[in-house]
Amino acid sequence: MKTLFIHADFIEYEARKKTKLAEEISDSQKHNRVEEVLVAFISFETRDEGKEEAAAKALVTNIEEIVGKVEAERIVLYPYAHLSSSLANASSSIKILHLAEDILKEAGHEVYASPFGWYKSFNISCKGHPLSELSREITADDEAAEDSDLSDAVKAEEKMKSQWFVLDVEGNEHSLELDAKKNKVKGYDFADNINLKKFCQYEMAKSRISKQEPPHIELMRRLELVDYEPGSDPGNFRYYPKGKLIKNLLERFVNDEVKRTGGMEIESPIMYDFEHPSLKSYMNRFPARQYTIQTPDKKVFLRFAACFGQFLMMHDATVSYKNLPLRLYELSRYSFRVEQRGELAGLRRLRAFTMPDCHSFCADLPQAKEEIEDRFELSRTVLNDIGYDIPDGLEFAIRVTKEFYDENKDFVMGLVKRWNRPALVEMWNERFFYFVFKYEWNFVDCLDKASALNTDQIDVENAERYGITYVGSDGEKHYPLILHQSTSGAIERLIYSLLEKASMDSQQGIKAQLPFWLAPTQIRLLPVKEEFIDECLAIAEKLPGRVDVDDRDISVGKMIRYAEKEWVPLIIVYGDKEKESGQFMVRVRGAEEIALDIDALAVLIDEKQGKMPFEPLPLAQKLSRRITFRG
RNA sequence: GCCACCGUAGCUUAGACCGGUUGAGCGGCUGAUUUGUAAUCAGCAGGUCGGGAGUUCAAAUCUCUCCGGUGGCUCCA
Repeated sequence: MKTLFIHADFIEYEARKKTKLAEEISDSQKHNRVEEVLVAFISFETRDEGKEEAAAKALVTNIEEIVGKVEAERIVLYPYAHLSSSLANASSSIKILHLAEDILKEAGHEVYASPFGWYKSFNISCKGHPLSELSREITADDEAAEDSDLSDAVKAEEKMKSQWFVLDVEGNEHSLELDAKKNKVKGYDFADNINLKKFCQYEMAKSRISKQEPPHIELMRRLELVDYEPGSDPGNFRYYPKGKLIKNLLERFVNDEVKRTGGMEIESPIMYDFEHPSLKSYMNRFPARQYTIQTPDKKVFLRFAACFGQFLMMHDATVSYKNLPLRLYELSRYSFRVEQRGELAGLRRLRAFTMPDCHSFCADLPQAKEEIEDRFELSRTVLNDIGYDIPDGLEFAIRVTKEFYDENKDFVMGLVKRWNRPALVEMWNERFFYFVFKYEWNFVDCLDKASALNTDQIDVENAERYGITYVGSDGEKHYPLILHQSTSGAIERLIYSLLEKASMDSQQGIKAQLPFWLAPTQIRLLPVKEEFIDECLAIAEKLPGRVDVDDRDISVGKMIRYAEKEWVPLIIVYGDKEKESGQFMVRVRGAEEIALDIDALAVLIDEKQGKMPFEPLPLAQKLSRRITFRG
């Protein structure tokens, strides 16, 4: 069926005249006025015939979800033939209509069904907020036709029940549930934690309403950072010079930090043999959508994480308990996952992404816990230095088996205390995944969608699968616990979240910008006249940072406009006044203009750059020499 | 993968419902102007209307299909 939902202040309708298909109604049903209402205009279609019950249920599911979102008090079901050209017969339609009405009534909603098969006049007052109008196509789920190709693992996962609660800093568990209206999470007072609420809803609620495209997509293209590549496969992007610079800097910073804190960087192949015994067992355990490639001799798959190479390496290594814990690290460029088409979302979810993947091999659980705490602090430093507010800018999630939680509650609480804000906990009765415990820090974007940045997991399964052992003090071989951490999350995802953050700022009237160390141009000099171009170039030589010069024959106003549109953090107009006084009026993005001489300016630049990695300008220093990659 | 929507110049877009020579702004180029804090003026070039097939005397427009994108579902080891 096709539906149109209107969230209205009121709807008023009157049945005027019967059509051939009209249902019998009493006079009192002919006219009605309902206020604070969600009106569902519905066209029942031929494909709903014979599946009336399922269709009614599907309709109810959609209605309840939307009612929950828009907080409507009442519901009107309004049969409306004009949304479809293949209408169901009248008896089917009437049956679905009243079945849905009954189900909604039983669930405690105030529901009205307007008469079927009558010409009706109506008056409606649409509220006009973003979710107040939406259309949906609803299909009756044919439950018998469930996909039988699903592996047992996927089926088991479906059966696995999650228990959700908020664990606060005092150690109280606030059990969460979705209420009847589906999209509302109850059980915790989120008053001071709007983002935690959004995150919980995102994680627990099955569906959501959003019509917009995420803002980072327009930004990544307009700023000439990253773009789609229609000549590749979906989710494989092209990076323009400015985007490549940002990606390089982020990669370098994460690499440096992981290595500085004991991670041994290695490199492993991106493709692997399906027939290798360890890999075969792993692939069966976690049926994934991977790229497959035919080599001249065999069929291989592209890695979806750096685990494979590191585990195969460790299988061959000789390790004593005295060497533990040890950290292997690779920045996998790329990891490949063939996400379904509809799951791809700009830089948030890709088919090829760059993942810092650091595995810690630990002798036992106490050692693993210490490692996790240590790496927790590493991630905090890394993300904080990159430019995130921690903990306020991210949401803490813990996923854990009941057994691990009960036996290690102090440890779990310890992490929540370190974070110093409440965490969302998802607890499973049985272990399904290879890990018994994992945590994530999630970024909540402009459209209330969450995605994980840092994550760390305790893997109790793969040491055995890959035959990774160490020799203990007892002279016997043992399987280590393996921790999987992505210190910062995928590099692409950092770019996504930095752009989304900038976009949120600009919605609140704060000028959008990237952290200074990532700004492709950090300082731009604008010569007032052509004769000052060479002097500007000379000044650029004396300054630290990425300095460029707008040497084009255009007005100063236009130069400023360009620089602002590029989010250049420091803009300086240079002409006679500056030459004489030696003082520059520096336009500082998002702050007051300040007067500085060249030495003070250099100090300011160094301060803003701090200890973060640096690379020179990714484009010609003279703007006249640059090409346009995109509009 | 399923459902819906979208694809016209490098970019933003008008034209599509109702078939009849694709029109503009920005950007680019050329020239004029020599300019002090968010768009100087004029001219020129730029289009397989995402690709292919079909219907038609005639297709950007209608139909089918493929590719690409967005949203929802599903998924996110």
